[in-house]
Amino acid sequence: MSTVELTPTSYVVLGLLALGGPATSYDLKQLVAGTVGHFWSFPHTQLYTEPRRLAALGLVDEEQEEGGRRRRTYTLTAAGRRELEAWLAEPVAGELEIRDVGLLQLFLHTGDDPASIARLAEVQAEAHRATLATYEEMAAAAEASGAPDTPQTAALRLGLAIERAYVTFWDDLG
Amino acid sequence: MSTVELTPTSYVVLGLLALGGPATSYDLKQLVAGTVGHFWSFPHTQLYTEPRRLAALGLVDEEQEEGGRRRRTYTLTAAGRRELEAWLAEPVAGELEIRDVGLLQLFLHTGDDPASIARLAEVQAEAHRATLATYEEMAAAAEASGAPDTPQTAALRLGLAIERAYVTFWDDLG
DNA sequence: GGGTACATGTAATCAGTTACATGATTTA
DNA sequence: TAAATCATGTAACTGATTACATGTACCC
Repeated sequence: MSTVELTPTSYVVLGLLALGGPATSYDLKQLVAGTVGHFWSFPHTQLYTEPRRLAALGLVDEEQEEGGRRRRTYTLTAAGRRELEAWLAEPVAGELEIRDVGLLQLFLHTGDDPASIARLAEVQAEAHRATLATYEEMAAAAEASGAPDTPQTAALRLGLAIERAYVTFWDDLG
Repeated sequence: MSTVELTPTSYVVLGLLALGGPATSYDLKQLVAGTVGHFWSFPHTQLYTEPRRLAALGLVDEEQEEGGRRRRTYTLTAAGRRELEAWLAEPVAGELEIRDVGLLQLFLHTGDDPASIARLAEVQAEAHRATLATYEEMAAAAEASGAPDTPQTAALRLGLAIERAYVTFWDDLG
């Protein structure tokens, strides 16, 4: 039974520690940038404050080095792992939110400014093409490595599908 | 030149007032629920506080009725319309954020719990099928009405494409 | 050895959320 | 006319963001 109240951010931290082992805040920042950050990002400062909150809750261990940068390394505790696994075991119903300013801009247009919409479509198509290219590289690298399929590569496939839909959409609109 | 600092929420309010004319907070809540709320939602309280902030900035007019519920009706001012149009005219580069807890749960799984992933896939596929059905109804209704294509119906097409990608993805995974 | 980029954090602020509360309308 | 639901809001809280600041390592 889990009583503590955790946010998605908390689970990202717990999950990354579970997947990648002990890490400093900076390590987490790097990890996030290359993985979840592609679809669920947050500023680096949260990766400094959130682990400390989790440490206070006993879900991670915090160990600070003595000399040099005195950086803190975080390790998942047994309690933290339990908390994470309990959350993962129970599918959350939460609705999908697409925080896409470009889509919002499209939506809030009246129909009487086609030029503005065309400009928007062009910018967006380009941006999504770039993202798509990144994902395709990531997928190619994963495939080339010969590693087996993982939840993370599965998630990447969804990213690819979505970005392809986006590129098609904005291209058609432009 | 626009110096005031507005959030996406601000533009949703300004935009809905531009699209639908004067409205009370409750009207806005209804509007949001049927439109932008599908991909960019927020609690109703923000639709009470945000218009008042915008009124203080002179971007909307606030008029309170005397008797009964003393509800406030908001109207876009000329300044508000300028601010909105300036924002719409300049495509924002902002990255896409997909706040999807289901995807996050998938991503944070280790590879060694296929049953948990299958359960997640089932729940998610069902949820997205429901959303897809809603969108399809909306699209059918729009088509049946014979109204011309608008930015809003275009946005709906993107929603459809994304939801289809989602259903396919979770079905394949399950 | 001076500059630049990397790395690591603190502090203040605020938008957004949650919790609460009450008045008005409808319906059984 | 009581109950349920719709409508309208306020207040408190806090997670997340912004702004700031400084130390460390590398490289020219």
